[in-house]
Amino acid sequence: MNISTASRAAGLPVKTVRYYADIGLVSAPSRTDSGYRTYDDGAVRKLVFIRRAREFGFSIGECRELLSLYEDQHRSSADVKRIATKRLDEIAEKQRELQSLHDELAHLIDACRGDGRPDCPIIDGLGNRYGGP
Amino acid sequence: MNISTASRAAGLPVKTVRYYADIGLVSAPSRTDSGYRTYDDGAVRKLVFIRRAREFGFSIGECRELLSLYEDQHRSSADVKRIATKRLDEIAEKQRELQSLHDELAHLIDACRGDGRPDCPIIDGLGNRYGGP
DNA sequence: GGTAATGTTTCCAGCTACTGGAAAGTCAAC
DNA sequence: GTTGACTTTCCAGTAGCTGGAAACATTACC
Repeated sequence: MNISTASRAAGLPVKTVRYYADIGLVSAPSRTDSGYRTYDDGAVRKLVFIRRAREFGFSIGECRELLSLYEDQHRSSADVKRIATKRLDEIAEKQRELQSLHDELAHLIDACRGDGRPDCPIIDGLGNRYGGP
Repeated sequence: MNISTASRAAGLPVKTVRYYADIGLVSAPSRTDSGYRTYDDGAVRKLVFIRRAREFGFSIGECRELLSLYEDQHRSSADVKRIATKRLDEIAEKQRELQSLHDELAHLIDACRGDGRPDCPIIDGLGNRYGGP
């Protein structure tokens, strides 16, 4: 199948599919006589795998790792679990950050009348802390 | 004061302080005879303001908007509130995304024994959905 | 007064993960 | 046979910095 068919099947933009081969994340596809890239189901499966991993926020580097485990019939699930758990910790950390961000900003917004007057607790709240959080 | 003193006071790297002037986010500082940048308290206050806004996840473009409101003695608090509320909505949306990500990945990890065997629900769970989330 | 360490300057390159666009070739339909 | 969709390569740009090189300035120390 051609690149647009494969990209539709994988749920990725055409540009991205090409890009993943350019950076060696997936192997370069075979070509027709006229130079068109051709894909088979296996290639599409790998692209789906990458898309899903990316959606989970795994970096390209982590996708590389996961992909080599995906392709390795003798992998240990412990290796996969280690990478996934690390990612889960990052997600949890990000959640905590977002929560405190949310609370602080909501507090600021709450204190702001939001009328035509120049008096604004949001602006004040953004400008009043030196030297880091 | 010199750039490193200002950067310490603002809680930003020296490179970043220069960068913010390069892109016109803050005005170019005055120079000594030998070409060193010099900063006063007002400049530092603006840098702090930007750092804080960036920590809240406001984009450089939004920082530009907020900064012009910060500098405008006749701003209306409604303008500020609008930008901040938009950002709060984005944060809330991101929180929802992270939550479902967290749940799904935690579920996958939970199902994985994490031993030496090749059987791995995480890998399987990453590879099994075609055509988008 | 000399010299070594630190600070500052400019400029250019690179990072992540794509995305957009131009110019040229290819394929399928009518 | 020509239109239109698809594909190719290549180059450049996005956000928001960050790193490094080479040259000049300032400060510290003996």
